[in-house]
Amino acid sequence: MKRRPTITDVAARAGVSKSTVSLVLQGSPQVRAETANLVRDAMRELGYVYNRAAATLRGSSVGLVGLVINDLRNPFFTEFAASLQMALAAAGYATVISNSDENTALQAKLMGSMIEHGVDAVVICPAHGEAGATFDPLARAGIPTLQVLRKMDERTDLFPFSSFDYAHGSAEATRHLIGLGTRRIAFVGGQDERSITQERMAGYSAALAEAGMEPLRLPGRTSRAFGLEAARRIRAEHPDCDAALCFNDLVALGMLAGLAREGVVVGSDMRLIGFDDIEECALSWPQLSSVSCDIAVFARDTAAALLGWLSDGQIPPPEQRAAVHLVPRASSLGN
Amino acid sequence: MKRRPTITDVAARAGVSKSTVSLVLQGSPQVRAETANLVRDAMRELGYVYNRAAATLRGSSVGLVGLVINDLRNPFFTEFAASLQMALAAAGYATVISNSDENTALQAKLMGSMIEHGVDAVVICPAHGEAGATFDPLARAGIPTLQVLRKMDERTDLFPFSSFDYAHGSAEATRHLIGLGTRRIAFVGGQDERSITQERMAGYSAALAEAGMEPLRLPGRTSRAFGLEAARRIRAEHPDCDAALCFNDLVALGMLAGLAREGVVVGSDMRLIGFDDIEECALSWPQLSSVSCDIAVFARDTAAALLGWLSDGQIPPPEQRAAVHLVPRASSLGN
DNA sequence: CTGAAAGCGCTTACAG
DNA sequence: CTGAAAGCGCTTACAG
Repeated sequence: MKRRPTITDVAARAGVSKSTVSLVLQGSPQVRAETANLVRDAMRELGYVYNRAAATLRGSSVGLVGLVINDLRNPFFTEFAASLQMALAAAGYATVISNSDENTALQAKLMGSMIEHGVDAVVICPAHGEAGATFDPLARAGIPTLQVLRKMDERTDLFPFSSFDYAHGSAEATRHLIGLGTRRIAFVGGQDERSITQERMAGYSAALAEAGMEPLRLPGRTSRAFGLEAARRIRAEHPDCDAALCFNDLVALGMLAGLAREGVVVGSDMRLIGFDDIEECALSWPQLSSVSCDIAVFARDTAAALLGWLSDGQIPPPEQRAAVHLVPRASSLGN
Repeated sequence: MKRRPTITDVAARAGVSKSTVSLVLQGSPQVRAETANLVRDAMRELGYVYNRAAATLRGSSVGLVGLVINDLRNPFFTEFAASLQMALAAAGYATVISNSDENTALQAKLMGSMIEHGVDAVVICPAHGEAGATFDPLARAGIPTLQVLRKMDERTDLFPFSSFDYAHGSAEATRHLIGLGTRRIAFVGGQDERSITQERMAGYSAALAEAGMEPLRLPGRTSRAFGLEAARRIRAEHPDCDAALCFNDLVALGMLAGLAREGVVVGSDMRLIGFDDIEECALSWPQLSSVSCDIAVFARDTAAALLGWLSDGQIPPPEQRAAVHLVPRASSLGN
């Protein structure tokens, strides 16, 4: 394989100095259009490829944003990753992605690698648990970092946090179920010690208290498999339960399958609401009511906030909450 | 923010030359253990971070692998991306990901950005359509590149291709349905002009021909939404149809919902089989039979092949097919 | 509007 | 086992 051509080769071919080539590369207006075209022709003829490593070394940015996700297999996060990546690509940034798989040690290692690569910024939905080994190096390196969907480091001045207004959403969903005449509403899925569960339960608890009703809690993983199992347990152990608000859509969709297996008619015998409103909610049978968190819009807003920080030094506010709203469908309304 | 410490700073602090520091960084055995420890202490004290851009410029590799996926929102590809990323991370490579969204122009642009970043290798599941603008620059730059799951560039000596043995899988699935006594088996979803559809249909057509049966074809997108719609159409237009093999699980899961809506009992009135065997197949109701393509194993094999190419120059064979097998469940077997 | 020169932080022969 | 020196391909003041 031949050596890749450099700006020196391009300069020689175009009959200018390499500074001029560099200026053309930057799109500087101080090069005559005619000259610039000469340079661009030379680049094309030589198959020139910009060498970012060299540019980076000299002081410019790498053009890389690191994205660390705790569970890349969850469609909610996948949608976030895909939308964020596309918004950043439109602004000229490539996205380095990694899945911490809810493992803080792995997460710290992955973050170390990203810092070595010189990422310009980081977006992280952190794994639960010890956060220092991941965040301290970011603070030391002064890398703009956004915490999304989960706050694991309290230094929100350094690592601004944004998420959805979950408490509002669960209150709205719970009031909706109460308004339909349900008597015993369960909250299914999620680990009680996690802040996101607490937020999603807060509105539920408040709405029940308003109505003088007792909560019914089935904690568990946030997966389809748990929902399937929860459907069985709830029928066996709580026959009076006539509605469920689920931690997320995966749990609710698992319950939907589990209740079908039990011969329970969802929407009348049991009313069901999920959380996140992933695409599948409108495509299940019956269609699943859900608290809509528009993750694609959230991802674009996150990209915009990050780009503002990178280009204009606009540090985002320490904590932001995006609005959510209930999308009622057949699983709670009935047919 | 203070300037990041460099090997010169580390060298000064440790009282050695910067060559020595560099050798320690490489883990060279020619530095005395004692000296190496001195250097490592200095690094820790200064909070030294390795600068890859500088190392790259001098000739070593960037430690970056590019991954380009045509549809990152499909759980099958998500699983592939997550597994591949984790296998590469274990070998010290970071993964730059991007979603071409089935758009060849975008794909070419993204690939250009990856080449600029100096990726050491590329794994691509290419978008359908014109491939030259994406692959030619890779050939020119001599970047090891693997085509997976779809072959869009015929130069498999340059861009080795690996996928699953789809034809075998669809033949097995079709024979299974015939063995259960079904009379009219549809193949639902997928665009006829795409090679992957042709492969998945090949075994179906062959098995039907063996049995002297007529094919029934409903082409369409490869999404839940199409499956939902196909269920309605198939009942309205082909009341004699008593089985369906679907292009993938998403279509089959959409059909599952659609058939439930139509009041059709899946597993007896209509037997259904998906393709890919994503996790959800075992969690739906009824459970979905599917042709299992173990994408996590495939991803790890892909990572191994790529790492072999990068480290030992082992070019993978031009075309490889991983075995698949039918996982029969209630949607075809009945209860 | 364009050119000559220094320097970014490493790695790598080459001496010693 | 360790040090001095050159050079990777760019960008950026600084002259002209």
